Amino acid sequence: MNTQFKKGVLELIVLLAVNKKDMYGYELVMEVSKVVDVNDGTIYPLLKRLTNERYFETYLVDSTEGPARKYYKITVLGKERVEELRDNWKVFANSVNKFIKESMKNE
Amino acid sequence: MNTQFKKGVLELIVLLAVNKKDMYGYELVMEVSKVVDVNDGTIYPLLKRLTNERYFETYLVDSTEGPARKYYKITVLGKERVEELRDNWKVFANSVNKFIKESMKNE
DNA sequence: ATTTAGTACTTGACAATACAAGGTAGTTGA
DNA sequence: TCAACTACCTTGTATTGTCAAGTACTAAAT
Repeated sequence: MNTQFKKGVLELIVLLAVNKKDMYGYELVMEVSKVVDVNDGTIYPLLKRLTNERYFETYLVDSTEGPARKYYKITVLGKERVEELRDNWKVFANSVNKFIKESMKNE
Repeated sequence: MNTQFKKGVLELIVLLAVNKKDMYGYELVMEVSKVVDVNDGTIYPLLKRLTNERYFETYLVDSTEGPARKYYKITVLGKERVEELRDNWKVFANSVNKFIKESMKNE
């Protein structure tokens, strides 16, 4: 899988997932992996950054299957960010697709 | 415009443009700018890399409007790379779009 | 003749993101 | 008790793109 395409999109995917429901880190790694190949060492720093930027709040919940789970909950600011990024993505993906179509006309 | 989305896609766009017809650097900057905001200092190093990787060959043509133009021409290897990247992009964009749709179901 | 505008390209310092590899620590079941 | 799984986190590195600055060439305006 192309590493470079992922840049920036991971943030959107993580925001979308947490926007839907509160999730803990490990769970997110599993969820996001369904969409794009991703390393857990990529997700955790990203979660930290998004929390620092006030898009997420966190709380701990004890688990019977290992260490306590740190849950991430989206904030109002986070919801705004989701909207923004989602719109950006749509515009971006559309213009790339358009360019691909154009470039295939005389092929 | 989101900087990060660009990563990796710029390569595809440049390859697509040159695949369609031979182009010189400055011309490419103008062409690519139609799709994504991009600095000329981003394009030239990219062209150099793609040439080093044997996706492009170059030749010079005198110009009446300034210094000689360095034209980029796609190679067989480059054509393969276009196909590959284009397919990768489609798969990637589709799975992201799918995830966006899924995540909006219960919103 | 000199300046200005536009074309064409290069270089180097910098920022952001992702990966690989490693570490810590709790719980369960053989 | 110890392997396997869950859960979390950090560090070093590579890649890619950004930005600022600079070089250099030509044509047209002054």
